[in-house]
Amino acid sequence: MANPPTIKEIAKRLNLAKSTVSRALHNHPSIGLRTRMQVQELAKALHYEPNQTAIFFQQKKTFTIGIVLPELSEAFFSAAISGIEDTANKSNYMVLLGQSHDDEAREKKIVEIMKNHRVDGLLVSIAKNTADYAHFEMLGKYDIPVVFFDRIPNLEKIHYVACNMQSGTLQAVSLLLEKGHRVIGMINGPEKLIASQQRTTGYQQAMQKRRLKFDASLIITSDLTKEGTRAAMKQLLSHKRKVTAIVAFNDYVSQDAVQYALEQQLEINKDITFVSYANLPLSSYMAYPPIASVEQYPYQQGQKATEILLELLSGKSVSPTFHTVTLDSRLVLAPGK
Amino acid sequence: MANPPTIKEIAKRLNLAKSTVSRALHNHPSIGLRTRMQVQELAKALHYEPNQTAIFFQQKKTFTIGIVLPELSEAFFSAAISGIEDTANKSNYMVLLGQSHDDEAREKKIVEIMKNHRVDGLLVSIAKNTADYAHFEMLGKYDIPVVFFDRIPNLEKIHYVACNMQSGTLQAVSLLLEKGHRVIGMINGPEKLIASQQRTTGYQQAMQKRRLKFDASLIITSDLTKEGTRAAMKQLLSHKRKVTAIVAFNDYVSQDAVQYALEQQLEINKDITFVSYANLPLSSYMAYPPIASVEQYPYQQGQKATEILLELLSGKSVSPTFHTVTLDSRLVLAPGK
DNA sequence: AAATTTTGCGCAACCGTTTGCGCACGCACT
DNA sequence: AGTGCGTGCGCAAACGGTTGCGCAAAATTT
Repeated sequence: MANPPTIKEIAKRLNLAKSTVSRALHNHPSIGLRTRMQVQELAKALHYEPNQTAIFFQQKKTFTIGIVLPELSEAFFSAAISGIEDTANKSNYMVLLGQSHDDEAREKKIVEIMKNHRVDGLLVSIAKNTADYAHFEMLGKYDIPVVFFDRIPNLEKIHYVACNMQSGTLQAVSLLLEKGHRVIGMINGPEKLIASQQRTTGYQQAMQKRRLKFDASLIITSDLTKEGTRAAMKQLLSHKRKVTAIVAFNDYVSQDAVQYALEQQLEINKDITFVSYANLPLSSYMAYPPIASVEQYPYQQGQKATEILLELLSGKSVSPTFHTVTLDSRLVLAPGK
Repeated sequence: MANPPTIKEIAKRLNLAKSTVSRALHNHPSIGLRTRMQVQELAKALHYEPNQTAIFFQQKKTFTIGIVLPELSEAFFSAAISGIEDTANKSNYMVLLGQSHDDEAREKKIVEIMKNHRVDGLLVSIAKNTADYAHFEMLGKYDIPVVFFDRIPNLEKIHYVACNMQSGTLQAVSLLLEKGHRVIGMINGPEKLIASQQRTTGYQQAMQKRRLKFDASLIITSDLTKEGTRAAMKQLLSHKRKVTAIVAFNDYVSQDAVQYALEQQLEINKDITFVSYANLPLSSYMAYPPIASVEQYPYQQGQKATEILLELLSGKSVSPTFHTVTLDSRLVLAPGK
């Protein structure tokens, strides 16, 4: 149909007022059973479908939530999206997508566009070098709630769900210590990422538990690019103490680090052992998988974040309490280790 | 702001008509320079942002395209989405997401919701057991163009971009033949998938080229589940001729098949060799990667499909020609093979 | 039979923006 | 001075629905 049937159309055919038709379709009690039936039958016959854009406009609600994240093709995020989409769909919400490519400017632009599209709420995992959060804080003015997940900004008064890397890191380093490693390097992310801080803390705790002294020079901060990883590896391998194990920031970093180690004629799992964080659920597919991996539950994070957002959207009262969910990360041994 | 500024607001403050303000903001020539400036300044001062939902409603256009595909967390699709989102964003389109989980009913529902949300167009990769295409054909009535990608329905008169598996399969089987394999098994997908037919054809062509006779019993149709793969493997390994190489439908199937082979005490790349199709760009990460993999260019497919859709959306004339783009698949050797 | 309540429906405004049309004014041209 | 035209702006309808309010007829009460 070039002209899909409207309420007005139905009203005209039945000699009723638009309002009556509208109410009849909604089973409003003040409409007689007779006319209600007539309306509904005609509506069915004409294949009437309410024009959602009109409703969105009128109700100031779009039943759409926006997702902003760094990179769709990273396995971690695609798993998260899957969780988000699944739970959003259960409540008949749709999901609008945007990737920042870890670029703050793009992130800002996407948020802006999403705001203009009048999404009801936002789910965000911030770009790794986003330093200014004004574009998110601005959303408060528009009553657009935001729930951050995984990569969360260092702010008070936000909703978020994240995975605490501390526990997993503690377990990871402990495992390495048990296996006899004493000089354990760590390739960490930018310091302003909470997740980086948690990794450091977890590392320290593990050492402390064993009453071993903590050597800060074993933790290298990297920008997580391939070059950054290689630089970090170079630094670690030339450390005055002989590094026999490395905790990599994630599986991508691990992959790059392994490659570098191989180039240096090191034998994996003999000269040097890796532990990593499972950004990809597929670490079982890797050629030189880390001996263990810290699971971060991307699907569950997405799911939980969405649930929180949906609750915020349904709740009329703007309660001043902030939802902060922290899943514990957990070390998972590689199969057969 | 509970009440974001509107055109009416600006008009009131400047003692102008709404229409004048609207035109001024759009630099309509029939508005004097003086007032145009005044309006634009005040708009900036008030942080005026047009209400997109109103515009969508009025213009019957949402600058949104819907994506419907089986599984977000499959690497192939997330790469495709990435391509879609990138090119859509360049034209200021947003992307609405829905996954069918390979379930026809869900697929129908998603399409329905997207139609109601008045997406301007749709990008679809169909669920693997979708047999009825009525929900897509219906979109024609609503002037919602659809471009299929990768998993395309067996229909005439559709727009699509897909990767022809034939060329890649031909190359793959040829490679195996060169390496001396003579009994080559194939785990194929449902016969009604075009991609399955292409694989069969490619296989046959490779044999024909070498003047070898084609043994249809070496091609097993599977539903691509893990169980299906195992059943297929069982059948192949008990074939009266000794199968020394297998062409797996994709990397997931390959993975399951490798696992089964290992359980049967077979040595990979010695007793049996695998070739696969790269649904995951990450096959380099795999523990027992196939010796070669047919590349399907997910990002490019997504990109191209989006370009076609955007062109359809911009073109006023509903040209009766259908865009059908077929990329050639290409065999890629595993690193070091 | 009159007064009151209930039932069933219509009127009109509203959400924010765009756009066809008309109108008044000033200017230039005969 | 009369005609004509371009310039700059306002009026109002339209997009498709929802909703507060009012009003008549029917049903109930006294």
